[in-house]
Amino acid sequence: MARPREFDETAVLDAAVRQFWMYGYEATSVRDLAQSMGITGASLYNAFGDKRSVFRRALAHYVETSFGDRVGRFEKGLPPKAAIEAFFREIVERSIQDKDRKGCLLVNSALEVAPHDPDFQATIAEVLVKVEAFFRRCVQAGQRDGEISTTQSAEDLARLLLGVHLGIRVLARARPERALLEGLVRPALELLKPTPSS
Amino acid sequence: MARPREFDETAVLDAAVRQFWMYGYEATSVRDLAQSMGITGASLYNAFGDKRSVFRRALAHYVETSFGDRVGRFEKGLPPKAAIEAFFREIVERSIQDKDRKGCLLVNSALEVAPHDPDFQATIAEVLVKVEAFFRRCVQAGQRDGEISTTQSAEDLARLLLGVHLGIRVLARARPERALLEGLVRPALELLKPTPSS
DNA sequence: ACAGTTTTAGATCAATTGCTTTAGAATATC
DNA sequence: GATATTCTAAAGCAATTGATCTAAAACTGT
Repeated sequence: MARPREFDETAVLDAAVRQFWMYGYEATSVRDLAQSMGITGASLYNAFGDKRSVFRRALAHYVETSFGDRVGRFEKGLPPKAAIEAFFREIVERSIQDKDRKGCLLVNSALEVAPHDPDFQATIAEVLVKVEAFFRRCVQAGQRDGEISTTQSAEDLARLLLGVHLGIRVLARARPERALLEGLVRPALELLKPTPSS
Repeated sequence: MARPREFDETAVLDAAVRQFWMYGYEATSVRDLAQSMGITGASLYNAFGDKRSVFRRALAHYVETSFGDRVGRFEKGLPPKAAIEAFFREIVERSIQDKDRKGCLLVNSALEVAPHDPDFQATIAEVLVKVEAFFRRCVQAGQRDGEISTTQSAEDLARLLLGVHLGIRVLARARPERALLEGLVRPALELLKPTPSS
Protein backbone atom coordinates (compact mmCIF):
# COMPACT_ATOMS: atom_id res chain seq x y z
CA MET A 1 0.00 0.00 0.00
CA ALA A 2 2.95 2.28 -0.40
CA ARG A 3 5.94 3.01 -2.52
CA PRO A 4 8.26 0.03 -2.60
CA ARG A 5 11.94 0.25 -1.76
CA GLU A 6 14.08 0.96 -4.79
CA PHE A 7 17.18 -0.90 -3.64
CA ASP A 8 17.88 -4.58 -3.09
CA GLU A 9 18.55 -5.12 0.59
CA THR A 10 21.16 -7.84 0.21
CA ALA A 11 22.91 -5.82 -2.49
CA VAL A 12 23.28 -2.76 -0.28
CA LEU A 13 24.28 -4.99 2.61
CA ASP A 14 27.07 -6.41 0.45
CA ALA A 15 28.26 -2.86 -0.15
CA ALA A 16 28.07 -2.07 3.57
CA VAL A 17 30.07 -5.20 4.35
CA ARG A 18 32.72 -4.16 1.88
CA GLN A 19 32.98 -0.68 3.39
CA PHE A 20 33.19 -1.82 7.02
CA TRP A 21 35.54 -4.60 5.98
CA MET A 22 37.97 -2.19 4.36
CA TYR A 23 37.86 0.71 6.78
CA GLY A 24 36.44 -0.61 10.04
CA TYR A 25 33.51 0.71 12.02
CA GLU A 26 34.79 4.02 13.37
CA ALA A 27 36.57 5.09 10.21
CA THR A 28 33.46 4.52 8.10
CA SER A 29 31.16 7.54 8.11
CA VAL A 30 27.46 7.34 7.40
CA ARG A 31 28.10 9.35 4.24
CA ASP A 32 30.73 6.86 3.08
CA LEU A 33 28.27 4.09 3.79
CA ALA A 34 25.38 5.71 1.96
CA GLN A 35 27.48 6.53 -1.07
CA SER A 36 28.95 3.05 -1.41
CA MET A 37 25.55 1.51 -0.84
CA GLY A 38 24.11 3.73 -3.54
CA ILE A 39 21.39 5.17 -1.35
CA THR A 40 20.91 8.44 0.48
CA GLY A 41 21.52 8.99 4.15
CA ALA A 42 17.83 9.37 4.83
CA SER A 43 17.07 6.07 3.14
CA LEU A 44 19.77 4.43 5.20
CA TYR A 45 18.31 5.65 8.47
CA ASN A 46 14.86 4.84 7.21
CA ALA A 47 15.68 1.27 6.34
CA PHE A 48 18.13 0.33 9.08
CA GLY A 49 17.69 2.70 12.00
CA ASP A 50 21.21 3.88 12.69
CA LYS A 51 24.84 3.22 11.88
CA ARG A 52 25.19 0.57 14.55
CA SER A 53 22.25 -1.35 13.12
CA VAL A 54 23.70 -1.22 9.63
CA PHE A 55 26.88 -2.67 11.06
CA ARG A 56 24.99 -5.33 12.96
CA ARG A 57 23.18 -6.42 9.81
CA ALA A 58 26.34 -6.25 7.72
CA LEU A 59 28.31 -8.35 10.19
CA ALA A 60 25.58 -10.99 10.32
CA HIS A 61 25.42 -11.00 6.54
CA TYR A 62 29.18 -11.42 6.34
CA VAL A 63 29.32 -14.28 8.82
CA GLU A 64 26.56 -16.07 6.98
CA THR A 65 28.00 -15.74 3.50
CA SER A 66 31.62 -16.16 4.53
CA PHE A 67 32.09 -18.54 7.43
CA GLY A 68 28.72 -20.24 7.21
CA ASP A 69 29.14 -20.93 3.52
CA ARG A 70 32.65 -22.29 3.99
CA VAL A 71 31.65 -24.64 6.79
CA GLY A 72 28.69 -25.85 4.77
CA ARG A 73 30.83 -26.60 1.74
CA PHE A 74 33.67 -28.36 3.50
CA GLU A 75 32.13 -30.17 6.44
CA LYS A 76 29.47 -31.91 4.39
CA GLY A 77 31.54 -32.53 1.30
CA LEU A 78 34.90 -33.66 2.62
CA PRO A 79 36.34 -36.13 5.14
CA PRO A 80 37.18 -34.39 8.42
CA LYS A 81 40.89 -33.89 8.00
CA ALA A 82 40.51 -32.76 4.40
CA ALA A 83 37.87 -30.30 5.54
CA ILE A 84 40.33 -28.71 7.95
CA GLU A 85 43.02 -28.60 5.29
CA ALA A 86 40.66 -27.09 2.72
CA PHE A 87 39.50 -24.53 5.27
CA PHE A 88 43.03 -23.28 5.87
CA ARG A 89 44.07 -23.53 2.23
CA GLU A 90 41.17 -21.34 1.16
CA ILE A 91 41.81 -18.73 3.83
CA VAL A 92 45.52 -18.57 3.10
CA GLU A 93 44.88 -18.27 -0.61
CA ARG A 94 42.32 -15.49 -0.19
CA SER A 95 44.57 -13.66 2.25
CA ILE A 96 47.42 -13.65 -0.24
CA GLN A 97 45.22 -12.69 -3.18
CA ASP A 98 43.51 -9.80 -1.42
CA LYS A 99 45.35 -6.63 -2.39
CA ASP A 100 43.27 -4.59 0.05
CA ARG A 101 44.50 -6.62 3.03
CA LYS A 102 40.98 -6.62 4.40
CA GLY A 103 41.59 -9.69 6.54
CA CYS A 104 38.42 -10.98 8.18
CA LEU A 105 35.59 -8.63 9.12
CA LEU A 106 34.78 -10.73 12.16
CA VAL A 107 38.34 -10.69 13.49
CA ASN A 108 38.74 -7.01 12.67
CA SER A 109 35.55 -6.34 14.60
CA ALA A 110 36.60 -8.58 17.47
CA LEU A 111 39.44 -6.17 18.05
CA GLU A 112 37.85 -2.87 17.15
CA VAL A 113 34.29 -2.96 18.38
CA ALA A 114 33.86 -5.97 20.67
CA PRO A 115 35.79 -4.70 23.70
CA HIS A 116 33.61 -1.61 24.17
CA ASP A 117 30.26 -2.92 23.09
CA PRO A 118 28.65 -5.68 25.15
CA ASP A 119 26.16 -6.51 22.38
CA PHE A 120 28.75 -7.05 19.69
CA GLN A 121 31.04 -8.65 22.22
CA ALA A 122 28.51 -11.41 22.77
CA THR A 123 27.68 -11.77 19.09
CA ILE A 124 31.30 -12.01 18.03
CA ALA A 125 32.24 -14.37 20.84
CA GLU A 126 29.38 -16.61 19.77
CA VAL A 127 30.68 -16.83 16.24
CA LEU A 128 34.16 -17.64 17.50
CA VAL A 129 32.61 -20.42 19.57
CA LYS A 130 31.03 -21.71 16.37
CA VAL A 131 34.37 -21.67 14.58
CA GLU A 132 35.88 -23.60 17.48
CA ALA A 133 32.96 -26.04 17.38
CA PHE A 134 33.47 -26.62 13.66
CA PHE A 135 37.11 -27.52 14.27
CA ARG A 136 36.15 -29.73 17.20
CA ARG A 137 33.60 -31.67 15.18
CA CYS A 138 36.15 -32.22 12.44
CA VAL A 139 38.84 -33.33 14.89
CA GLN A 140 36.50 -35.66 16.74
CA ALA A 141 35.30 -37.26 13.52
CA GLY A 142 38.88 -37.59 12.31
CA GLN A 143 39.95 -39.16 15.57
CA ARG A 144 37.16 -41.71 15.28
CA ASP A 145 38.27 -42.54 11.75
CA GLY A 146 41.87 -42.80 12.85
CA GLU A 147 43.10 -40.10 10.48
CA ILE A 148 43.77 -37.61 13.28
CA SER A 149 46.03 -38.12 16.29
CA THR A 150 44.47 -38.87 19.66
CA THR A 151 47.50 -37.91 21.71
CA GLN A 152 45.85 -34.52 22.25
CA SER A 153 42.23 -34.00 23.19
CA ALA A 154 39.86 -32.89 20.46
CA GLU A 155 39.06 -29.85 22.60
CA ASP A 156 42.66 -28.68 22.75
CA LEU A 157 43.32 -29.40 19.09
CA ALA A 158 40.24 -27.40 18.16
CA ARG A 159 41.46 -24.53 20.35
CA LEU A 160 44.82 -24.60 18.63
CA LEU A 161 43.23 -24.57 15.19
CA LEU A 162 41.06 -21.63 16.24
CA GLY A 163 44.14 -19.79 17.41
CA VAL A 164 46.06 -20.56 14.24
CA HIS A 165 43.10 -19.38 12.22
CA LEU A 166 42.97 -16.07 14.06
CA GLY A 167 46.73 -15.69 13.74
CA ILE A 168 46.44 -16.06 9.97
CA ARG A 169 43.74 -13.39 9.90
CA VAL A 170 46.01 -10.95 11.73
CA LEU A 171 48.96 -11.67 9.47
CA ALA A 172 46.70 -11.28 6.45
CA ARG A 173 46.45 -7.58 7.32
CA ALA A 174 50.04 -7.01 8.36
CA ARG A 175 52.21 -9.52 6.48
CA PRO A 176 50.26 -11.33 3.75
CA GLU A 177 53.22 -13.42 2.56
CA ARG A 178 52.68 -16.88 1.11
CA ALA A 179 55.77 -18.45 2.69
CA LEU A 180 54.77 -17.16 6.10
CA LEU A 181 51.14 -18.25 6.00
CA GLU A 182 51.78 -21.64 4.42
CA GLY A 183 54.71 -22.25 6.76
CA LEU A 184 52.44 -21.42 9.67
CA VAL A 185 49.79 -23.91 8.64
CA ARG A 186 52.23 -26.74 7.91
CA PRO A 187 53.21 -27.61 11.49
CA ALA A 188 49.62 -27.22 12.65
CA LEU A 189 48.45 -29.84 10.17
CA GLU A 190 51.44 -32.01 11.03
CA LEU A 191 50.27 -31.99 14.63
CA LEU A 192 47.04 -33.64 13.55
CA LYS A 193 48.78 -36.65 12.00
CA PRO A 194 48.40 -39.86 13.96
CA THR A 195 51.65 -41.23 15.44
CA PRO A 196 52.90 -43.94 13.07
CA SER A 197 53.41 -46.31 16.01
CA SER A 198 49.73 -46.59 16.96
CA MET B 1 67.61 29.53 27.46
CA ALA B 2 63.89 29.07 27.87
CA ARG B 3 61.23 27.70 30.12
CA PRO B 4 61.67 23.95 30.59
CA ARG B 5 58.92 21.43 29.95
CA GLU B 6 56.76 20.78 33.00
CA PHE B 7 55.86 17.19 32.24
CA ASP B 8 57.90 14.00 32.12
CA GLU B 9 57.95 12.71 28.57
CA THR B 10 57.95 9.00 29.38
CA ALA B 11 55.17 9.53 31.91
CA VAL B 12 52.88 11.20 29.40
CA LEU B 13 53.84 8.58 26.82
CA ASP B 14 52.73 5.88 29.25
CA ALA B 15 49.38 7.63 29.51
CA ALA B 16 49.13 7.92 25.74
CA VAL B 17 49.90 4.22 25.39
CA ARG B 18 47.17 3.39 27.84
CA GLN B 19 44.63 5.51 25.99
CA PHE B 20 45.43 4.15 22.51
CA TRP B 21 45.63 0.66 23.97
CA MET B 22 42.15 0.85 25.42
CA TYR B 23 40.31 2.72 22.68
CA GLY B 24 42.41 2.41 19.53
CA TYR B 25 43.67 5.17 17.29
CA GLU B 26 40.50 6.47 15.63
CA ALA B 27 38.34 6.36 18.74
CA THR B 28 40.87 8.35 20.76
CA SER B 29 40.44 12.09 20.28
CA VAL B 30 43.20 14.60 20.85
CA ARG B 31 41.20 15.94 23.78
CA ASP B 32 40.99 12.47 25.34
CA LEU B 33 44.71 12.14 24.83
CA ALA B 34 45.58 15.52 26.33
CA GLN B 35 43.37 14.96 29.35
CA SER B 36 44.71 11.50 30.14
CA MET B 37 48.26 12.70 29.59
CA GLY B 38 47.62 15.60 31.96
CA ILE B 39 48.69 18.26 29.48
CA THR B 40 46.85 20.71 27.29
CA GLY B 41 46.17 20.28 23.63
CA ALA B 42 48.62 23.02 22.72
CA SER B 43 51.38 21.40 24.74
CA LEU B 44 50.66 18.12 23.00
CA TYR B 45 51.03 19.64 19.55
CA ASN B 46 54.01 21.61 20.74
CA ALA B 47 55.85 18.58 22.03
CA PHE B 48 54.86 15.91 19.53
CA GLY B 49 53.64 17.57 16.35
CA ASP B 50 50.33 15.89 15.71
CA LYS B 51 48.14 12.98 16.74
CA ARG B 52 49.87 10.57 14.41
CA SER B 53 53.23 11.40 15.90
CA VAL B 54 51.95 10.88 19.43
CA PHE B 55 50.75 7.49 18.31
CA ARG B 56 54.03 6.68 16.63
CA ARG B 57 55.95 7.52 19.78
CA ALA B 58 53.47 5.68 22.00
CA LEU B 59 53.62 2.56 19.86
CA ALA B 60 57.42 2.56 19.89
CA HIS B 61 57.38 3.07 23.65
CA TYR B 62 54.96 0.19 24.04
CA VAL B 63 56.96 -2.21 21.91
CA GLU B 64 60.10 -1.37 23.82
CA THR B 65 58.68 -1.75 27.29
CA SER B 66 56.43 -4.68 26.47
CA PHE B 67 57.86 -7.02 23.87
CA GLY B 68 61.46 -5.86 24.15
CA ASP B 69 61.46 -6.24 27.90
CA ARG B 70 59.92 -9.71 27.72
CA VAL B 71 62.40 -10.98 25.16
CA GLY B 72 65.26 -9.56 27.17
CA ARG B 73 64.13 -11.26 30.34
CA PHE B 74 63.39 -14.68 28.93
CA GLU B 75 65.88 -15.22 26.12
CA LYS B 76 68.89 -14.37 28.22
CA GLY B 77 67.70 -15.93 31.47
CA LEU B 78 66.15 -19.20 30.41
CA PRO B 79 66.94 -22.23 28.24
CA PRO B 80 65.27 -21.94 24.84
CA LYS B 81 62.24 -24.12 25.36
CA ALA B 82 61.59 -22.66 28.80
CA ALA B 83 61.80 -19.18 27.27
CA ILE B 84 59.06 -20.04 24.81
CA GLU B 85 56.93 -21.53 27.56
CA ALA B 86 57.46 -18.55 29.85
CA PHE B 87 56.62 -16.19 26.99
CA PHE B 88 53.26 -17.82 26.41
CA ARG B 89 52.51 -18.32 30.10
CA GLU B 90 53.01 -14.63 30.81
CA ILE B 91 50.88 -13.51 27.89
CA VAL B 92 48.07 -15.91 28.76
CA GLU B 93 48.16 -14.83 32.40
CA ARG B 94 48.07 -11.14 31.57
CA SER B 95 45.30 -11.68 29.03
CA ILE B 96 43.13 -13.37 31.64
CA GLN B 97 43.92 -10.84 34.36
CA ASP B 98 43.21 -7.80 32.22
CA LYS B 99 39.65 -6.71 32.91
CA ASP B 100 39.83 -4.08 30.19
CA ARG B 101 40.50 -6.70 27.50
CA LYS B 102 43.08 -4.39 25.99
CA GLY B 103 44.87 -7.23 24.22
CA CYS B 104 48.11 -6.12 22.59
CA LEU B 105 48.55 -2.59 21.27
CA LEU B 106 50.72 -3.85 18.44
CA VAL B 107 48.20 -6.43 17.28
CA ASN B 108 45.32 -4.01 17.70
CA SER B 109 47.23 -1.53 15.57
CA ALA B 110 48.16 -4.17 13.02
CA LEU B 111 44.47 -4.50 12.30
CA GLU B 112 43.27 -0.95 12.77
CA VAL B 113 45.95 1.32 11.40
CA ALA B 114 48.45 -0.77 9.44
CA PRO B 115 46.30 -1.54 6.38
CA HIS B 116 45.74 2.12 5.48
CA ASP B 117 49.01 3.65 6.55
CA PRO B 118 52.17 2.58 4.73
CA ASP B 119 54.42 4.01 7.45
CA PHE B 120 52.81 2.14 10.30
CA GLN B 121 52.40 -0.87 8.06
CA ALA B 122 56.16 -1.13 7.70
CA THR B 123 56.84 -0.41 11.37
CA ILE B 124 54.36 -2.98 12.61
CA ALA B 125 55.45 -5.62 10.10
CA GLU B 126 59.02 -5.10 11.28
CA VAL B 127 58.09 -5.77 14.88
CA LEU B 128 56.21 -8.92 13.86
CA VAL B 129 59.34 -10.03 12.03
CA LYS B 130 61.24 -9.52 15.28
CA VAL B 131 58.73 -11.61 17.20
CA GLU B 132 59.12 -14.34 14.61
CA ALA B 133 62.90 -14.03 14.83
CA PHE B 134 62.76 -14.39 18.62
CA PHE B 135 60.81 -17.62 18.27
CA ARG B 136 63.17 -18.86 15.55
CA ARG B 137 66.26 -18.23 17.66
CA CYS B 138 64.68 -20.11 20.56
CA VAL B 139 63.63 -23.03 18.35
CA GLN B 140 67.03 -23.26 16.67
CA ALA B 141 68.85 -23.21 20.01
CA GLY B 142 66.44 -25.81 21.38
CA GLN B 143 66.93 -28.01 18.36
CA ARG B 144 70.70 -27.87 18.82
CA ASP B 145 70.30 -28.84 22.47
CA GLY B 146 67.94 -31.66 21.53
CA GLU B 147 65.09 -30.33 23.64
CA ILE B 148 63.02 -29.33 20.64
CA SER B 149 61.87 -31.58 17.80
CA THR B 150 63.66 -31.40 14.47
CA THR B 151 60.89 -33.05 12.46
CA GLN B 152 59.75 -29.54 11.48
CA SER B 153 62.04 -26.78 10.33
CA ALA B 154 62.85 -24.04 12.81
CA GLU B 155 61.41 -21.54 10.33
CA ASP B 156 58.01 -23.24 10.21
CA LEU B 157 57.87 -23.81 13.96
CA ALA B 158 58.65 -20.13 14.53
CA ARG B 159 55.89 -19.19 12.10
CA LEU B 160 53.45 -21.38 13.95
CA LEU B 161 54.42 -19.88 17.29
CA LEU B 162 53.99 -16.41 15.85
CA GLY B 163 50.54 -17.35 14.61
CA VAL B 164 49.56 -18.90 17.93
CA HIS B 165 50.77 -15.79 19.69
CA LEU B 166 48.65 -13.54 17.49
CA GLY B 167 45.68 -15.86 17.94
CA ILE B 168 45.97 -15.51 21.70
CA ARG B 169 46.05 -11.73 21.36
CA VAL B 170 42.83 -11.76 19.39
CA LEU B 171 41.10 -14.08 21.84
CA ALA B 172 42.31 -11.90 24.70
CA ARG B 173 39.95 -9.20 23.43
CA ALA B 174 37.03 -11.41 22.51
CA ARG B 175 37.13 -14.50 24.73
CA PRO B 176 39.67 -14.13 27.54
CA GLU B 177 38.95 -17.54 29.08
CA ARG B 178 41.68 -19.46 30.87
CA ALA B 179 40.62 -22.90 29.62
CA LEU B 180 40.59 -21.66 26.04
CA LEU B 181 43.95 -19.90 26.09
CA GLU B 182 45.77 -22.59 28.05
CA GLY B 183 44.19 -25.30 25.93
CA LEU B 184 45.37 -23.46 22.85
CA VAL B 185 48.96 -23.27 24.03
CA ARG B 186 49.15 -26.92 25.16
CA PRO B 187 49.20 -28.60 21.74
CA ALA B 188 51.56 -25.96 20.40
CA LEU B 189 54.11 -26.73 23.09
CA GLU B 190 53.52 -30.45 22.59
CA LEU B 191 54.50 -30.01 18.97
CA LEU B 192 57.93 -28.82 20.08
CA LYS B 193 58.69 -32.00 22.03
CA PRO B 194 61.29 -34.23 20.41
CA THR B 195 59.95 -37.60 19.23
CA PRO B 196 60.84 -40.21 21.92
CA SER B 197 62.20 -42.53 19.23
CA SER B 198 65.05 -40.26 18.13
C1' DA C 1 -8.83 8.69 -9.86
C1' DC C 2 -7.93 9.21 -5.45
C1' DA C 3 -6.30 8.69 -0.83
C1' DG C 4 -2.81 7.07 1.95
C1' DT C 5 1.62 5.88 2.76
C1' DT C 6 6.54 5.56 2.16
C1' DT C 7 9.99 6.42 -0.42
C1' DT C 8 13.46 9.71 -1.97
C1' DA C 9 16.79 13.97 -2.21
C1' DG C 10 19.04 17.62 -0.05
C1' DA C 11 19.37 21.00 3.36
C1' DT C 12 20.31 21.27 8.10
C1' DC C 13 21.13 20.22 13.12
C1' DA C 14 24.23 20.32 17.22
C1' DA C 15 28.32 18.05 18.61
C1' DT C 16 32.89 16.60 17.89
C1' DT C 17 36.97 16.19 15.15
C1' DG C 18 42.20 17.59 14.51
C1' DC C 19 44.53 21.59 14.83
C1' DT C 20 45.86 26.74 15.48
C1' DT C 21 45.98 31.05 17.56
C1' DT C 22 46.21 34.39 20.98
C1' DA C 23 47.56 35.85 25.30
C1' DG C 24 50.14 35.60 29.30
C1' DA C 25 53.15 33.13 32.73
C1' DA C 26 57.73 31.12 33.61
C1' DT C 27 62.60 30.49 33.07
C1' DA C 28 67.67 30.34 31.30
C1' DT C 29 71.25 33.26 29.54
C1' DC C 30 73.56 37.64 29.37
C1' DG D 1 67.45 42.41 36.11
C1' DA D 2 66.45 42.70 31.26
C1' DT D 3 65.79 39.94 27.16
C1' DA D 4 64.66 36.21 24.60
C1' DT D 5 62.59 32.05 24.33
C1' DT D 6 59.30 28.53 25.34
C1' DC D 7 56.08 27.12 28.04
C1' DT D 8 50.72 26.79 29.53
C1' DA D 9 45.87 27.88 29.30
C1' DA D 10 41.74 28.67 26.85
C1' DA D 11 39.22 30.27 23.11
C1' DG D 12 38.39 29.47 18.40
C1' DC D 13 39.08 27.51 13.53
C1' DA D 14 36.98 24.96 9.50
C1' DA D 15 35.66 20.41 8.54
C1' DT D 16 33.34 16.29 9.61
C1' DT D 17 30.57 13.46 12.53
C1' DG D 18 25.84 10.87 13.36
C1' DA D 19 21.31 11.97 12.85
C1' DT D 20 16.90 14.63 11.48
C1' DC D 21 13.67 17.40 8.82
C1' DT D 22 11.15 19.19 5.13
C1' DA D 23 9.31 18.59 0.96
C1' DA D 24 8.56 16.52 -3.40
C1' DA D 25 8.14 12.15 -5.99
C1' DA D 26 6.34 7.35 -6.47
C1' DC D 27 3.72 3.57 -5.69
C1' DT D 28 -0.37 0.42 -3.82
C1' DG D 29 -5.03 -0.60 -2.71
C1' DT D 30 -9.63 0.83 -2.96
